Amino acid sequence: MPELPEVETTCRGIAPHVLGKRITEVIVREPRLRQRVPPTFARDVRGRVISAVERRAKYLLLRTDAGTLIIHLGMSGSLRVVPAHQPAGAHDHVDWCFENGLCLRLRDPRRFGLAVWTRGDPASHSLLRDLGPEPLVDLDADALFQRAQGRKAPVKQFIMDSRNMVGVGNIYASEALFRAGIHPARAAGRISRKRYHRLVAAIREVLGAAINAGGTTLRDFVGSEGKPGYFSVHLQVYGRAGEPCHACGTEICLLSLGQRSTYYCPHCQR
DNA sequence: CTAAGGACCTGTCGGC
DNA sequence: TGCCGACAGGTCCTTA
Repeated sequence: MPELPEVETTCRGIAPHVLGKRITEVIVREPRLRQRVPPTFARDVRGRVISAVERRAKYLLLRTDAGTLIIHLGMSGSLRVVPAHQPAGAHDHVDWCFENGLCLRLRDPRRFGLAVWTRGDPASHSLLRDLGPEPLVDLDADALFQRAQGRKAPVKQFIMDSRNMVGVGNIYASEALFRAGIHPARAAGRISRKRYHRLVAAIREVLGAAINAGGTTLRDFVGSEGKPGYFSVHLQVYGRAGEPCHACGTEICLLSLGQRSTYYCPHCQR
């Protein structure tokens, strides 16, 4: 999926097309997503008017007069606004159709994404309830440092755990740790308060830069307008094993943490 | 409570 | 060319 910058880009990309629109029809071609789309889904959502489009962590929230649509893009999901008559592709699982002949179309080959309807406050929904602070809004370095005390898990896994903070995926975890000069395997509890401040700053910088650039394109992300590519934040370490560090020339190393590929410079990161 | 591992899916790529 | 394993941006669940 989409890491947080891609979700934010999707949020901004679809908002002008769906805000204020009434959903006239919901088509579920494949309900078997990460959470099964229930039979009641179309009936609940049909007829609702979208009043706000927001992002919380990597979830998109489409608020309406009667409830909220919670959408997650998983590893391979994308949302596009297309003419409703455009033939659906192999992995176009859900359409939300509007009166103007356009529809919001969810595509997700791996089906790790989801689409859920909730009547209550989405913040208290089980999917969102236990999420930590937003890196660009709430995240506090002192609080993160406090939370890390006694933790032996690698800091990379600590910052990727959404209960500690949201929005840091596998690419930007490696990138932020490089920029902060912290070795990804270092125990979260063995990092100074000062270095947590540096780490939080690095996370904000790298996510902010990626959002500004419009999302990093790797593999199958497709923008909300359906344009395949856009930009590139210069990745310093991710995917660069064996290549020279841009700062010192040492070969970038690859290791596995929590069964995820992790890239780092053994000279710059301690 | 924390930490570690597997599970969920399909597509793509590199090697033989 | 074709097959086969490894790997891919995320979460959630179970086990210790």
